[in-house]
Amino acid sequence: MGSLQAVNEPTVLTPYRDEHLTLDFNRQHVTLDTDRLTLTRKEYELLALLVEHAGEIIPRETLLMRVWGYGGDIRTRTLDVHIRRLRKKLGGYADQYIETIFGIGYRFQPWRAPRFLPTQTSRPAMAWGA
Amino acid sequence: MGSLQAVNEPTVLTPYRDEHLTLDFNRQHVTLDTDRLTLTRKEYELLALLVEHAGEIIPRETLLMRVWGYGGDIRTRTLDVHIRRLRKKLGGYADQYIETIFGIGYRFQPWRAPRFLPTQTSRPAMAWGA
DNA sequence: GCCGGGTTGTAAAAAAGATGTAAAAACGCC
DNA sequence: GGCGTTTTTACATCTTTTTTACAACCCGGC
Repeated sequence: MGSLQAVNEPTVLTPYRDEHLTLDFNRQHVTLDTDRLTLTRKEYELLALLVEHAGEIIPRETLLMRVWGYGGDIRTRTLDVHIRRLRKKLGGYADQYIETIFGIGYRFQPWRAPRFLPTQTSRPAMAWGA
Repeated sequence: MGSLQAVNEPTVLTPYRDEHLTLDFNRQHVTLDTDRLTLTRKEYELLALLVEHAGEIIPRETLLMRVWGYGGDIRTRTLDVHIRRLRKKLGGYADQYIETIFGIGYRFQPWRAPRFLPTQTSRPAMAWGA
C-alpha cells in the first residue's frame, strides 16, 4: 500500500502570532510563550473565533451562535464560564488579550507593549493621587 | 490521468525503529525490546497506521475508516478495545506510545526520553491561575 | 454620591459525553 | 465442534460542558 491519504486536511490558513501567543488554525495548536496550551474543543473554538477577528468586538449572541449553535435568546452562562477558563489558561496576559465589552460581548486584542503602567480601561483614577 | 505507475508496486517501506520498538511494514513484524510481538491482524493494522503517522493525531473516524472500512458515524467500541489490547501488549511503554486525544482520536508518539515533566495527560489545570 | 436593575465574574455542583475495562457473544476458519 | 479473533455489551471511570447560585461590577437616573 502506498502512502495513505492525507490524514489531516491540507488547509492553509495563516497562523496568528504575536509577542506571546500563537494560534495555528490548521493544526489547532496554541502556544503561550514557550508552553503549548491544551485547550478543550469549546475553549479552542471560542479562542479561535475571537483571535480570527482580533480587534473586533464580537457580540455574545454571535459567539453563542458560532461556537454553540445557539440561536435566539437562550439564557445560559456557559459563554462566561468558557471565557473564564480561557483567561485562566492565558495567565497574566488574560486581561490584555480578552476584553469584556459590557452589555455587548468580548474582544480579543493583539499583544501590545504595556502602556505607561496601569491597564487603563477608562479609569485615570487616583493612581498617583495622594 | 496521471502517470502509468504500477498499480501494485512492491513498495519497500522503511521500517520504523526507535529505542524500544520496531515495526517492519513489509514483513509485518513488530518487536518490543527483545521480544517479538505477536499481533492479530486488526491489532497490527491499527498499530501500523498509527506508527506510519507517528506524531500525528488520527481521528477515531479515520481509524475506523481505514482499518475497519466503517464510514459515516457508526457507533462501536471495537476501536477502544483494540487500542486497549495494543496497549496491553506494549506493556509499560503503552502510555508513552499510544496517546489518547480526548474527543478526537489517538496518536502514536515515538519513544523519547522522559520530558522534564510528563506530557500533561490532559490536566493543565490552573498551572498559572493564581 | 447613592440606588437599583441588569450584566458579568466566579466557584462549585450537576449533567453530559467519551474512553477504559472485563466479560460475554458472535464470527470465521480448520 | 473447537479455537482464536473480533465485536458487542454493560458498566466504571474520567473529561468536558453546562447549570446553579451568588458575588462583584457597570451604568444610568435621581
